[in-house]
Amino acid sequence: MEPMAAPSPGKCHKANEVIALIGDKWTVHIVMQLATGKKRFSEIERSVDGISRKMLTTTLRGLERDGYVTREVFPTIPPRVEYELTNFGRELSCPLRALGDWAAANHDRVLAARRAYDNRVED
Amino acid sequence: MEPMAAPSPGKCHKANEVIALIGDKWTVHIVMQLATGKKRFSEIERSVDGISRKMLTTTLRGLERDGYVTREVFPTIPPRVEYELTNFGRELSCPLRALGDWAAANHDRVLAARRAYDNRVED
DNA sequence: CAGAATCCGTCTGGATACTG
DNA sequence: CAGTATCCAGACGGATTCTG
Repeated sequence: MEPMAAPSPGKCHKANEVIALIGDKWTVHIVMQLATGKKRFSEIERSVDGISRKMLTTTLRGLERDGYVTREVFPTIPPRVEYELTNFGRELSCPLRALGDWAAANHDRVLAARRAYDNRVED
Repeated sequence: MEPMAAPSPGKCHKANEVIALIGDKWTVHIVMQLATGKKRFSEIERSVDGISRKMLTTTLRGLERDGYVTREVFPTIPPRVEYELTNFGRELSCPLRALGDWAAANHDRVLAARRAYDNRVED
């Protein structure tokens, strides 16, 4: 395969600064869920397996801060809050999905490589 | 925009298990560097700004374990170790680059959104 | 229901020193 | 040169409790 052009350092740095947010444990899950449509807090909580209330709040705030998600509060009783991807968030979800699809498709290859490596190392 | 089909939970879980590795602070940088060709340990160290020796070693080991990178040791003095993407690693670098490119291109929009959010919150 | 606040153990990752 | 080993502060994140 042909080596590709070296990315400029500035570009790499910029990319990583943005990727820092989406690279945490939960963001990809949440964005993928919201990519299916508007959702309430507790809906997301139920659809993202294992997430704590705290981390869901924290992650959603980060996404909102970076402009990927809108947060709409309905002052009803009981309260109700809906989250939805912005257009910007939907843009993000495309490369994110490409990566997610690749990861899901190659999951087994990675696990196989891991087992092979671990066997090689035990000696 | 049309809502897309909900990804299956299994797929999401698989994807995240793989993304867990690439989602850390340094992996994207390192894979991008290696996408430009074979490199020695200290070359990578110099090209990835701010990384510590420990994290470079750790991250490279993880990439090797998952089959993305090969590690070749030359028993010379002084020692010399070369890292190179496998075909599998080059496959990964494609969706990763798409994400990286998007992130770099939208870096400023994210920063602007952050500033706007932070101003809104200070009250 | 949708959080905010608090406590607290775990793990990450940087700094430093040593090795073949 | 390319690591390994050790120490350690600080961040991360889970559990729990409290609130409008």
